[in-house]
Amino acid sequence: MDRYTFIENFNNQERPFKTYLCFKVERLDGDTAIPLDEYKRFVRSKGPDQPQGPHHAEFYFLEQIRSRNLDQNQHYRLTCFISWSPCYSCAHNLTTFLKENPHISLRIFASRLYTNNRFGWYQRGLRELQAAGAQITIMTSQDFEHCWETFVDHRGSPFQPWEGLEAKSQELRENLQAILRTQQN
DNA sequence: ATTTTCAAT
Repeated sequence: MDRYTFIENFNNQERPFKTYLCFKVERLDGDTAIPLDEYKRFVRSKGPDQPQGPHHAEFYFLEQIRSRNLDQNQHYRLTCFISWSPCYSCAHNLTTFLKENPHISLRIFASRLYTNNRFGWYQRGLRELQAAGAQITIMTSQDFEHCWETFVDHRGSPFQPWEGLEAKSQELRENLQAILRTQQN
């Protein structure tokens, strides 16, 4: 991913009409996580005017992972850095995927909380995803930096935090915590 | 909430 795309899409104070999802895969061997760098990649959402669209970014992520046919006799950890947190439908699809693949665990680091629905079901989707074993958190400056170092063609330039990154991250973190600790009914 | 949130003008 080029530097401009990262900054435009992961800035937690912007609200772009698209979503980028960077993911990496590790094989877990006891307490050791072995990176499988050949699986490292990023996907983005596509509109109806684009081939294979329209789908949210998570659709292409699951498509990529499924095509890998990860060995069911091994244990893997998927790590996602996503610019918008999953909508209800995507959260549900990820939940189903985790239930069908007990040898795979998932961590999601979201830059922003996606709350654009009328009924507030996005909250339920995130809770169900967490209940299925996924770890869901808001990206901190360390996470942005890690994503920059890992997925961005930074050409040697260090990650430059934008104004207000920490405050926004903190605010979103509190929002997410309130969502995830709410009792499901 | 009255919001330009994985668009559509």
